[in-house]
Amino acid sequence: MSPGPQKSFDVEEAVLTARDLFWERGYDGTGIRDLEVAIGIGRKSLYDTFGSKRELYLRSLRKYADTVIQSICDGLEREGVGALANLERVLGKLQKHHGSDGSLGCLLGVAIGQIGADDEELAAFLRGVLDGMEQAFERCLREAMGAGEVRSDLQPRDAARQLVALSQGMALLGRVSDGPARSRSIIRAALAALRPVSSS
Amino acid sequence: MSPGPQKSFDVEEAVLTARDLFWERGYDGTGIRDLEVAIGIGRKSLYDTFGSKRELYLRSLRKYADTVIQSICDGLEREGVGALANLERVLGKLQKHHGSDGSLGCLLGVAIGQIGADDEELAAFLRGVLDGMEQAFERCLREAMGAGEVRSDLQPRDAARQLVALSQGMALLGRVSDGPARSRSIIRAALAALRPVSSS
DNA sequence: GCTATCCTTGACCGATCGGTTTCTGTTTGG
DNA sequence: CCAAACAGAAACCGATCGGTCAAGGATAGC
Repeated sequence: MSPGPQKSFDVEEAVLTARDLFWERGYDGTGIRDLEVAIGIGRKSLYDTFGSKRELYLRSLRKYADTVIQSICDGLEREGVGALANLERVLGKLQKHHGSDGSLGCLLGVAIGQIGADDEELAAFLRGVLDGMEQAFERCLREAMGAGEVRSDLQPRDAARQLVALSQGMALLGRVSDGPARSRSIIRAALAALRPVSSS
Repeated sequence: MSPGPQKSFDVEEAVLTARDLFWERGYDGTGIRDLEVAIGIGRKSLYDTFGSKRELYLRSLRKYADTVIQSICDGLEREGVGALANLERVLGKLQKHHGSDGSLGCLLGVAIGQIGADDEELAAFLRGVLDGMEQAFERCLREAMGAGEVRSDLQPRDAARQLVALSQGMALLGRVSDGPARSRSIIRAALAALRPVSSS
């Protein structure tokens, strides 16, 4: 039923390569020729496998989103330590990844910045991903508030949305920042604002 | 010394038109043909006046930044009311402008999202603009803290950077949000986090 | 060996890109 | 009236865009 050789390249790895290219140069800035060369396959294989440039782009975004969402949810729900400690660790990781020198920012944020005004399909997908992040943050915040680790007068949903916006803003600013100082300040301020009491 | 007619179009108004086009469609998405039609001048005049597409883009960004920075600084330094009230008003204005439905986000944020990895000239300009916003926020925060309107245990610089990141993040998310609820949450949380005491 | 399937290469397509140039008014100062 | 400086329209440039297509090479089952 299937004579002939198997695919000579790993499809999922090709998606990762495409993701990195889109990440670095954006959708418009990444040409079909660039993708061919980077992935190392011919154009026919590329179109046979992925259909179109846009489909490959959406697939790259989906893969990236799955990874990021999974990582954040896992980090926020780790047992054994306090919820606030989980939050601190996750925010620290985000700062390290997206706030350092030469950062490309978050691929999702870059996608939002480049989305066309009438691209409702992509907008809906991105909304969904952001909702997932927001809910993970909200669960963690509720738990931390229950344990008295976070000011109890805050609205968990508002604070969660704030953290999502903050993460995206930090990642965006990281694209033009000249060092990790700014992003460290941002995370420090976010955590300080959550703490119930403090004296310098 | 200057025979011949005056320029038949308003240069500054042309920059505003170009700004709106870049804002709506991004740099790559805006073609020279689009700019001609929108501004209403021929291509020769366009190149004679502005030099190149990129120069017109930079000029648009500069004009936008001047307007925004001016507006924020004026709003934050208004006398007669408390510094926190000024901050609340400015953040509310940002939310109204960038967080509503169909928002295009902040042009500066969009530019950051679309900047090329090796475009140091544009990156330096954007860094400068963000620094200006940060300093304006920091001055306002210091004043508010001095008046006891804001928790005194916060670091003004960290909090100012947080507000810049938050503004950019909110404006970015506004591009895919389906209503003003999210951006309102974000601003509400930011202000709640600054307040020294509260018992909802 | 034959055939079918997958792969790659590379030519090719119409369209559009940023930018230059040529031409034809048209308006102004002298 | 004339020359200089301006304007706009459009032809034109090489390059690149996303996408298609036709021709082989390689590998598998029969």
